[in-house]
Amino acid sequence: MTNKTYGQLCPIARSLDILGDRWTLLLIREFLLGPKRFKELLAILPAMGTNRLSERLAMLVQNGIIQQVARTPSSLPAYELTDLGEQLRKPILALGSWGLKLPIDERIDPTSARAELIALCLTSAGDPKASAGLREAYEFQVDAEVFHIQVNDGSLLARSGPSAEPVAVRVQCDMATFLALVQGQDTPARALREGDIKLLLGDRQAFTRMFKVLEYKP
Amino acid sequence: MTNKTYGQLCPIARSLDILGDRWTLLLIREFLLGPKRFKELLAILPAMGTNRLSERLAMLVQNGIIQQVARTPSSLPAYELTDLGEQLRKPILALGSWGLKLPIDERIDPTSARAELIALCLTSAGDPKASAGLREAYEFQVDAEVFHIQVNDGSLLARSGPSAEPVAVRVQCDMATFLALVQGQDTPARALREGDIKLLLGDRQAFTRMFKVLEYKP
DNA sequence: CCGGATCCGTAACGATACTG
DNA sequence: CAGTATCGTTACGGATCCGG
Repeated sequence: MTNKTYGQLCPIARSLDILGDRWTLLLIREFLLGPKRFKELLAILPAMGTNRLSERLAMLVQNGIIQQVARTPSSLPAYELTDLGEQLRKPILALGSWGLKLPIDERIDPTSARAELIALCLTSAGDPKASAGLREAYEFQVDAEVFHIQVNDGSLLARSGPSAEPVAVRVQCDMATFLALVQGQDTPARALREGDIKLLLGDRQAFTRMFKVLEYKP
Repeated sequence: MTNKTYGQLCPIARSLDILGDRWTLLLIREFLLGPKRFKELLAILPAMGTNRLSERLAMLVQNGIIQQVARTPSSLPAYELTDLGEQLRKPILALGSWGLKLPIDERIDPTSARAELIALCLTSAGDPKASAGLREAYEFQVDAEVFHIQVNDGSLLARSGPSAEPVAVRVQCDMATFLALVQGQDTPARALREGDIKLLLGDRQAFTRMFKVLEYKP
């Protein structure tokens, strides 16, 4: 939406004054999955170009949405969400939850698929009651991707990489299987039986519980 | 974000392929408050220009977010949200709820203030438990604006105009008082005592309950 | 090489005039 | 009243170049 502001005394318009420019919300989407470096972001969103990317990052830093941090042992710099930025999780995932329903037209590049982006949106689509009182983690390996979902009494948090805490379930599958499951064209029971999903850790009861917690009803 | 799509198989990106262009989310914001005509929208968002406005409306119709309807007795055409569009209430209000926290800088035009836009965002900022089991309506008259909030067991729905159903509370105040209350610079009790708010209908108990249901904690 | 900054052609926006 | 047409201005997208 350009750096021109709407200039309206409306909370939605003021949010969009910061978040409304092209690419901005997709950048925050990436940060919702964890800290990322300039080069990683550029690899994911190459059409931004280095100039646009550095522009947006500087703007988000200035508005207190992200901050630069040194990442673990090697001090390679990265960007991550501030508390204010983390509070965007709810609205952005709500938007993604809405987007799950949308038809996938021919302009979508299927090779751009990343399971963690779908999983991220699933963490807001389900019913919080399905995980009330539950506290555990699930880890996914989809093709070369690794990500996990931390469940904590009704709240679900998806992040890239392996889980820091012990996981109740670890599964492995390919992208086609993952998409078929999300789109309801396949069932967890069938995929497990046929070997399309491998249960690397956890028992069948936990496996079933995981899909119940994540259940998405189109 | 232009009619160019991101082309990513990501629910957030697909949502933004439809909603990401400049002005689009502000249009939907207006429809969340009720049906509106071309001319009314243009009066609210004059910087769009007639061409941009008709472009966006056509795009939203094509994507099934809004539809054209004939408004009550006189058959003046108007646009209103479809079911799919109405489902955007949650994500957009979540964004507005986040925006309530943002500082109001000098680029904001104070004369653009509309109480119903603030109230709209407040309907998503509070705790649903505060209105669990409650079913009633509140009506507001802020300067020349009239709008109402329908409470229904944890869900709050703000709309322009008077309430179709009987209201539990009807209040009247000016914009300065409304903003001071929302920003926590004034309290309902003081405003009522000093006559800054007039309680046109309902008792003090209902008045207090209303503010509890709507309570916004910065 | 990584994180940027500079430059430039193209596409979207903002304003106004015009039409059914 | 509800749009279309036109046009100057601004942002985007892609490539190239700079400093550590």
